[in-house]
Amino acid sequence: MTTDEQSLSTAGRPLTARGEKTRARLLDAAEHVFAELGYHEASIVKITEHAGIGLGTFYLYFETKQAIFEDLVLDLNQRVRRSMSEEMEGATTRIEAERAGFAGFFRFTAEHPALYRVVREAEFVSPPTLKLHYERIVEGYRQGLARAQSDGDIDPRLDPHVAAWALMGVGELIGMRFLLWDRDVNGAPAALDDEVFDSMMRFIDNALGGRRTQGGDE
Amino acid sequence: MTTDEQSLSTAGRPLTARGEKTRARLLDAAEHVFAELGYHEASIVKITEHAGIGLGTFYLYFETKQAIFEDLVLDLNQRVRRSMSEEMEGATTRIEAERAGFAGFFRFTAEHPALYRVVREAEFVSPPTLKLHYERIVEGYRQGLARAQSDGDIDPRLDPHVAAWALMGVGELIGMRFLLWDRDVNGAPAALDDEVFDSMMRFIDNALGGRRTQGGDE
DNA sequence: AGTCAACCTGAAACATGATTCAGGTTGTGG
DNA sequence: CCACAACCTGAATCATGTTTCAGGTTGACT
Repeated sequence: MTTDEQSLSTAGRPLTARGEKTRARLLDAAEHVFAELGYHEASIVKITEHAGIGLGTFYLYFETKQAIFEDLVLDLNQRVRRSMSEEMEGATTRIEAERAGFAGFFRFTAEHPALYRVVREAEFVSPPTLKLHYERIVEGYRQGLARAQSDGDIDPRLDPHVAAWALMGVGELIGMRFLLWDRDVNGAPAALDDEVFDSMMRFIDNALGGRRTQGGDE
Repeated sequence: MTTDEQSLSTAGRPLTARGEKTRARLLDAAEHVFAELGYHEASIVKITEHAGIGLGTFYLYFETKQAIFEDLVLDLNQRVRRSMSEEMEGATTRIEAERAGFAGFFRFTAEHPALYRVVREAEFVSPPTLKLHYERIVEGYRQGLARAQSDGDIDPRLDPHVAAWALMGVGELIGMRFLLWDRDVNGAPAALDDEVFDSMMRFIDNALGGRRTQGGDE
């Protein structure tokens, strides 16, 4: 359930139950520390302290600070995607699916606001890992859009690949502005305001070009 | 022409012609060094070396490493916006303006790919500066969209503020994926592929909901 | 009730780099 | 051609933090 796509670093060592647990502790601590302080302010000492583990132990499980960061990003990637696909399960039309997918994305972001930050920081800490993250999300999207297109569910003139990236962009900045920034003021978990969500969905609904109006091309 | 909005750091000191020149040299060097290495890999020594100036001199012009970074982001912000509004000048309809604005944005990004990176890194180095950057861009957008709305040029049901952020997101991720990543392979200046651009504009055109089809509300 | 992997530990080695400071240089106005 | 701002300099000071290492601890198995 976890050993699937990972395969990026994770020093290979036997790992008995005890070891497994320690490793998990470290990853969990890293999540909190990186999220709160950012990559460069975070230190191995802080991570091991948070995990309640000796400093030296860290290097039994991860080669470097960067290695644990990369593992963390991949872990988060799986979790967001799960959150999205869970929400999308029942959807029948593409627009329904889209609405559900975004709801899942925002739910995850609202629940783990700081984690969003970790992912974005990957752009500077480990670009290849960030690419992986984005590409895995986009790929699902692209397929969904292509299928919707052959079902006549959305505008056939759109390029699914381009549209998928455009949708990611919308989600990313709307999430950043209306979930994370607004949240900073108080401390509430705060879901995305309904009006904002609806307005965004109208934008997207338009963009994908619903069923009707497939008339001429100018 | 430059002293307008700046006002964020820039230690206040007399500054004769000679000093002015040195300061400009430092900012220019910072641009190159930050762009190439990122904030944390960049060092004051590297910046002063690139500028051909003594290490200590740096601190006569900037309080800290962070201060020069912030000045740089604000400077870039002005330049992108100029690039966008230059391009938008002749446009009559909102869609035309949109197309031109994006063209300007991508032109700037293509010409200064590394600078894009500096701006995005501001999210981690100086969040308030990043907010300023985004908000200055969005504000122009929002006004344009609101005006277009009262002219009946775009879907009246959209919230201009939300739509503006959505558009920013589209530009940001499309630029990142199709300009910066594709570019990395070879080294060409490479403008955004026409097909990609057109496809993105179709998406946006749809999203803003052109003149026709203003029918019912469900 | 001993043995041996596997696991854990934190002080110290090493590296890096921002910032300061005591003292030099430049060039302009008189 | 003197004097004094304004300007410049880079070695030394501090601070921080990753990574290593020599030596303990634990617990499953016999």
